[in-house]
Order: sequence, then structure tokens, then C-alpha cells
Amino acid sequence: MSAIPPRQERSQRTLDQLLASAEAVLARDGLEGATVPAIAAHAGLSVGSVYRRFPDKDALVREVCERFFERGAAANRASLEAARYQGMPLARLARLLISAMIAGYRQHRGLLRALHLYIRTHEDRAFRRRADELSSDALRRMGDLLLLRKSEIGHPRPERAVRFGLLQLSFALREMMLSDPAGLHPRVAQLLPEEDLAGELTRMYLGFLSG
Amino acid sequence: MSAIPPRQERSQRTLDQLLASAEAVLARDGLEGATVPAIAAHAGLSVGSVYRRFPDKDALVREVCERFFERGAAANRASLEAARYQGMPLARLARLLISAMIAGYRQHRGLLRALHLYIRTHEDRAFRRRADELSSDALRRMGDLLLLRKSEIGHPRPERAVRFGLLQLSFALREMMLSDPAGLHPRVAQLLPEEDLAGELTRMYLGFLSG
DNA sequence: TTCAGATGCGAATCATGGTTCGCATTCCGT
DNA sequence: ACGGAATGCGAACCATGATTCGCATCTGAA
Repeated sequence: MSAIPPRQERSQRTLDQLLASAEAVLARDGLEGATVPAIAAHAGLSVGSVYRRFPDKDALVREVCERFFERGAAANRASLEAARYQGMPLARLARLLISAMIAGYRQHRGLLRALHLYIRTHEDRAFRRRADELSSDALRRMGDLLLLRKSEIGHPRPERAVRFGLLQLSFALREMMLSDPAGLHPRVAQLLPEEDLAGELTRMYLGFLSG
Repeated sequence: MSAIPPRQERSQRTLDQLLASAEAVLARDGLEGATVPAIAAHAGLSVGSVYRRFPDKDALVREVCERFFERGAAANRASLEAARYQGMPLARLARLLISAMIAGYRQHRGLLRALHLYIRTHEDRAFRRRADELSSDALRRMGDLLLLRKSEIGHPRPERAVRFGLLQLSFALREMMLSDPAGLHPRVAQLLPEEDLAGELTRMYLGFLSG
């Protein structure tokens, strides 16, 4: 928590509003549109008030990252513990997980796009590392789940295959879903309809796992 | 060609020097390090001389893109026409092409990183489209080559599989090779040694093609 | 050789957006 | 209801980096 802790109740509201606005503006206008005045205005505040709470803009955006990925990780944890995933065959499980990944990207396109760009171009190595850590928690859990079906995996190195496959899948998906500000990358769109995406990616992933 | 055409011979040299320096500085210091003064200094020129040749910085960087991708496309064309690719079985061909892709990324890491960032964050849609066009020429040719072995492809829609597979491969590779300023993405590096990369990706691609 | 146009120079200017700071207002314990 | 701390305000300030422009020098055709 890099924000200066509020002492009065009203300022807690201010803080929440600020973070919510930062998120909203980042999602709506992208990284370059999210200036401090824009965020302050969206929150109904003045620039000065932003700096009353945060030492600088970087601290604010970091906090947005932190919260966003924390929320995502929590949602992911909760979802993966749902009973429906237990005892499901590998193929069905993989399909579900991949669909969920796509749905997540679609749901948070704007913000993900802005934050990924922010992280990637941030000069502080430690921050980049940490952000990567946070966002990869979900992949780790998915991998754990898939590895419970190790017997169905033909690849000579099942653990490596499961994790590397998920990683490369998520990388490709990131480019497909986030690189174009308008939506699905046009070159993907012209190759297949968006609803076929999960199917093809699952096919690829399973093909890889089966050896 | 967006540069103001030179009338005297010496200024052709200046132009070449400028483009070479822009490329060098972009590759060495990244997009944010490639300021106009930095580029001018590297070329042994003053800022004013840059603006004598280019209306603005954007025109200069676009020209660098144009040349770089044109060069890449030419190299790719030449390489794919080499006799060694003719009549090779699908698996071997795929492996060679993927290794070549990786080699290309490795060889031009710095510049590719800077240019991709520039393109992705450029507000001009048409320019993004064009850059994508240029850089995808190589993939199209690889796809054509692979499709000569259509009989070896089990996937129910061979053409779609070949092209979509290459596309998603190149997207993933872009993230793996370019997202970290230091080198191979750390999460990939901790999963497998770099020399195994081509093998695993080939395995995945072939698994996908075979259905 | 001459000179008009081309080239090169770099200090000054401009634009953008982050950050500061003195003042006004609000809160809350006494 | 008082008074000091906390909060909020926003015009002014500052840093960065792109761009301009008047001047000096060079080139090459006549």
C-alpha cells in the first residue's frame, strides 16, 4: 500500500474514488489518456487532492495494478475451487480453462491493455517482476489442476509441457486480445470467428500435451 | 518515402547516416531512449539537420520501420527460395521455419522491441495496419510453403490450421523474446533452456496440424 | 569565379503533463 | 464553539523532449 493512509473517514472515500477513477480512465482512455488531471476530474477532485494521497502518479498506478491483479487472483482461486472442476477428464478441463482465460481477457480488455503497457514499459525491474508474479498466479493454479490428470498426458515431460503450454497460450492470447485497441487482432479475426478461438487453442494445447 | 529528398550528394550520406543512427539508437536505448537529440548526436549531426530531412520525428521512425521490415521481408523471401526447403517432409520443414523465426527475433531483439512498441502505441490506425502487413508477409510465405505438404496435415481445416498456428506461434514468440528488456522472458527461461524452445514449439505446432 | 539554393547548426521556443504550495474549508476532540 | 490537524483546491511551476528559425557554410551549375 503506497498511498498515504487517510486519517478521516471522508478521505477514505476520496481514496476509493481515486482508485476507481484511475481504473476507469485507464480502461476507457488507455495509458496515454490517463493523465493526472483526467483521473482527478473523473473522480470529481482536483490534482492537488491526488497528490495529498499519493506521492506521485506512479504510486497511484501501481496501486491500481496491485488491486486489480489481487482481485483477479482471488476470483480465479474461488472459481478453480468450484466443485465442477473436480474429477473432470483432461480434455474437458483444458477446454474450460482456456475459455475462462479468453472470457477474462474480453471482460477486462481496456484495463488489461493499459496495465500491460504500463508494466512493460516501466523502468523499475522489480516492479515488472512483481506484476508478472501477480498475474501468473492464475496460470500456476491452472497448471496444478491439469497436473492432477498427469496420467492422461503423453508428453515426455508432463509438468514442463503443462506449464510451458499454458504460458505460451497466455502470451499468444495477450497479443490476440490486447494488441489492437479496437478488439480481437484483425489478422486473427480474418482467420476465424471469435467463437472458434477457444476450440482451436484447446486443440493445440491438447495436441501438445498428448506428445 | 516520407523524407524530404536530398538534392546534393553529401545530404544523401546524411540521410543514410540518420536512418542508420535512428536504428542503432532505437536498438541500443529502446524507444524512450531514442530522442531526437540522441539520434542526431549518434549521427554526428545537430537536431536542426534532422528536421531538414524529416518533417517530424514520426516520419523518421516510420521510415526506419519501412526499411527494416522491407529488409526482413527480402531476406525471408530469399531464404525461403533456397533449394533446401524443397521436398522436405512437413515435420522437418516446420522445425526449420520455427528455428529461423527464433533466430530472427534473437538477432534483432533490440530494434524489434522498440519498433513493436512504437507501432502498438501509435495512434494512427492506418500505420499500425500497414506495419502489421509488412511484418506478416514472412508468415504468409511460410504458410504457403507448409501448405505444399497439405497431405501430411490431419487437421480438418489445413489452411486455417497452418496460418492460425503460425500466427499464434509468432505472437507467443514475440512476448517470449521481446517483453523483457534483458532477454528471454524470465518465466520461460525458468521453465526450459533457450535451446529447447524451438523443439517444444515445433512439437506444439505439429501436434496442432496433425489434428 | 560567382552566387543562389542547399545544407548544417544549435540556442531559443513550445507543448505536454507531472508536481508543488499557499490558501480555504472541513473535521473532530476538547 | 474553538483550534489545530486533515483535507481539498487549482493556478503556478518545472522537466522533458519535440520543433523552429535566423544565421553560417558548402555545393555545383552557369
